Amino acid sequence: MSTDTKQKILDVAEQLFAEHGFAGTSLRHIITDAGVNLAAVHYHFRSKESLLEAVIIRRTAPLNEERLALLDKVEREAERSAASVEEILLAFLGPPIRLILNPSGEGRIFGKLMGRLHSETNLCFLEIAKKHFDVVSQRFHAALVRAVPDLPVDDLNWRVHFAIGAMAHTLSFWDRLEVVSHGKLKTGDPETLIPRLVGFIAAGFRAPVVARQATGHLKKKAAVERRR
Amino acid sequence: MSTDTKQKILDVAEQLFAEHGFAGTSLRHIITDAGVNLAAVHYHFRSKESLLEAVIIRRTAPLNEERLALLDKVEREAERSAASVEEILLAFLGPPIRLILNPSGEGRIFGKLMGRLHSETNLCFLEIAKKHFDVVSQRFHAALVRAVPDLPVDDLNWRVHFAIGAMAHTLSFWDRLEVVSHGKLKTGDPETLIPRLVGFIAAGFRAPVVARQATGHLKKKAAVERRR
DNA sequence: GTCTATAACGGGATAGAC
DNA sequence: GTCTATCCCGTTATAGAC
Repeated sequence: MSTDTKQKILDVAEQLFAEHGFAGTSLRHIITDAGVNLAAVHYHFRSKESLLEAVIIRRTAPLNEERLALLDKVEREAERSAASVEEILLAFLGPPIRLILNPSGEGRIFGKLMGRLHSETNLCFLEIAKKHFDVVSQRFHAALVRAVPDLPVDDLNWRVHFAIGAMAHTLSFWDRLEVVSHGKLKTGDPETLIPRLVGFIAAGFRAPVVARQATGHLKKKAAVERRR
Repeated sequence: MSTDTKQKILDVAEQLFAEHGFAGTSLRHIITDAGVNLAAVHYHFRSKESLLEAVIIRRTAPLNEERLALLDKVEREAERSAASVEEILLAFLGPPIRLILNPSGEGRIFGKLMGRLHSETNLCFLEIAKKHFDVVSQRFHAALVRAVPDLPVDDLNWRVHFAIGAMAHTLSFWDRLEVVSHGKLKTGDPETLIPRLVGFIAAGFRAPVVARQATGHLKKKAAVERRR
């Protein structure tokens, strides 16, 4: 059946793109694992690149809808006061992390692909990301500005940047904590992953701002280090 | 001359691997940009994969030496008390960030490659990382355990994980803050990047620990925050 | 050490029968 | 919608002259 073939291709492509990257995955590898014909790929999706985009939006579309819905809810409930950083982060980070931790296994590998979405520097990835994340990005950015109004905008932007990195890395490697703990430790309870990540980032957002001139001692320190 | 050709290949390979990834970069692309012969690559480095490793260790070897030296110094100075989180983070994050911000331009693109080092899930990348980062990883992990002795080890490991993500992403995209700030804002002063990143992560390390039983009730936690 | 030439293979895409 | 067959190009790697 048609939809069956299409689904199969999407599923396998998602798996292989996540595992080997876009350039590292050949259509022939995909069709072999999916047990379909090469021409079918070009029939249903017209090119390798379009296939990638289809793989991505299949999951990010509902994901981003959920994020925006949660943000709406949080902002509605906050009413007169602004929503807290934790609530905003929860609306942003909860959906993708629940997706990858979902025991059904549906979205498990997608996290790795999404992590790549953020670390691929070249190609279509960036355009795709821009295309599908722009609205979400703007809404959440605005919400954060309201949540920490005293934070200079430069600092806010850097902290968002750091937060994205922590999130992307977690989505990619939530199952590989052993690497970081030099092989001695287990992955840890996935149940607590969301509050752990939210707590870490929220604390980062509330960190004291590095004063323009107060960086002096750090800089001086670095300069001293450099002289060694 | 021999060393000239070799250097040229290393330089161009670093650039292209960083930009397009390993699988996305062909040797022919490299030799074209480098203006050398294809056979030269196989003569000086015996394969594409070995070339990648050569590119990586050329910069990571001195980098990791510097990290360890800084850590030694910090721990020596701390003597009876443990080194602070900030000092440890500075020893770990300072060297690579100074490298990418170095106005000489020597190591600018290497950050992007190093960022990939942490987000490539497949191939030789992992082996290479393991091979060259294991000692560093263990030393810093131990130092952090001493710096935050009250933090449960599970939490510590997750936070290290988040920190690596923030670092890797920053190394890759320190020059692309606009993406995160929906295109409206400039990159921000690179001079302050190190204290900003260190401050963010250090605050994350000092965040309150998520209590075992309190995790299920995010709503309650969020409600408490709202009352602030 | 550096070149040319070529081996040996895998890649994405398409035409056209069914 | 699905298949086979094929085009045409790019890939890594090597052999052997200079």
